[in-house]
Amino acid sequence: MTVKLSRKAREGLVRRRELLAAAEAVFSKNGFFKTTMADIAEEAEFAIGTLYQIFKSKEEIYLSLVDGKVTAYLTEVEEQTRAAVGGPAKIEALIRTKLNFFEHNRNFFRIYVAEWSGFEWTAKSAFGERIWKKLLSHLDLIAGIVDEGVKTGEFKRLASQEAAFALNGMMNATIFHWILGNQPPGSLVAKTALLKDLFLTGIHQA
Amino acid sequence: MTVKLSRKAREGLVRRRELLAAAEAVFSKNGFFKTTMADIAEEAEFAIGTLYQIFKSKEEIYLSLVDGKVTAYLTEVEEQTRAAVGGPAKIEALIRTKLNFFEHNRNFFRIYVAEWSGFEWTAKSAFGERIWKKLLSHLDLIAGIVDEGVKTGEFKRLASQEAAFALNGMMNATIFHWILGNQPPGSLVAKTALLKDLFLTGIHQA
DNA sequence: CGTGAATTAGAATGCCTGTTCAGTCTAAGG
DNA sequence: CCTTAGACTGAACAGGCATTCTAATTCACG
Repeated sequence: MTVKLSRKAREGLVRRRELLAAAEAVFSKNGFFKTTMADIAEEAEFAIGTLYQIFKSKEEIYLSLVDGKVTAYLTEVEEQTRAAVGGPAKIEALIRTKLNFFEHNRNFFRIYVAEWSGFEWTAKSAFGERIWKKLLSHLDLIAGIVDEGVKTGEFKRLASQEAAFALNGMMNATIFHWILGNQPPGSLVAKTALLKDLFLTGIHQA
Repeated sequence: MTVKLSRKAREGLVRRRELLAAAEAVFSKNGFFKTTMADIAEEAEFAIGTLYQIFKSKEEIYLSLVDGKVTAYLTEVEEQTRAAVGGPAKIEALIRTKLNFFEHNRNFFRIYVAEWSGFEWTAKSAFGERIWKKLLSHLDLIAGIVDEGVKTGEFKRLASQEAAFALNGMMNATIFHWILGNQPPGSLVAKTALLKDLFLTGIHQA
């Protein structure tokens, strides 16, 4: 049985979602520091005062946004890689899912990268710390896939952590490139095969 | 014949260098926005007013710092890759030079990444634009190496731009990982072989 | 309709920080 | 031992912005 929410509660959730969508648009364009509460309010078509009814600070809006998106992303990746069977297939699922996610969340990518670079929140609040841990756990997942492949003999014997970082870097760079070039929708996921091939067999002529 | 600088001019250059070193320390710790002129002044042991004698704004300090470092880095990479002969050797030279540079410039890496992510200077000044162009030209250099290898048959026929981005991403991620883990000096360049191997032949068991 | 509780709006507040500037110090030249 | 040009200093200034506050508005309910 789903919990029945009061109309009030439902409206509250809608407002929250709308606010976060607006915040994403503004933060991804200007970054955390150059975005003002007035910008967010205008984009969301709320008054400034209303923002403070929904979140208690600018920081909380930002972190809430990042946490929600990152969690959605990680969940998707986790599901897809778990479903795939065998090292190469898991790698492919990982790449495809990541490319697909950011193809549909272009704006968010900038925020994601900023979060990775750790520049926005050097002094991490407890909340920021939680997001950081999630991002790191994602790398463990990748390393786990590589590790398993090494054990089954599908992959070379190599440092799985290093490989995981490298793959993650490759993917990020590719997404970045795609966004910079303002490529058409659909064309990012299409790079899955290229990346998979590169990661599995390198560029050297056999 | 080298130009003879007056004592004044020489002292001026020293002050400038000292200021930039202090700025690097502070900016790399807290990022552009959370760093105040007071922070820089304290670190440099100058009064705030003195900073404005050497540079005309906070932005100019930052950009000057980044431009100097990026230029030094690019010059080094350019020289080393030019000296190496053959695709694989050029790739190795590129990787080794990059790892070596950031091994000796840990602090700067954060600034470099932030600059790449484009988050700090979304609305680019003419000066910021110049740095951005330099970073992009670096990618062309990498792509050029790959391209050449493709032509000589050393490398597979593949999109050289994509490969260049992927390699760059791999390297960045590796450096990032190394810095995060607070690894001992010397151990970053040591990863050259691993990265070269990964990029050339992938992780798949032959 | 009338009432008051909840919600909204955006003006006002106060802090923070980049930049300036008026005074102080230093030292080279006479 | 002056003089004075230039370097240095940090307190004061001004603008910007997160947050708060209260008057105006809406809305549920009788």
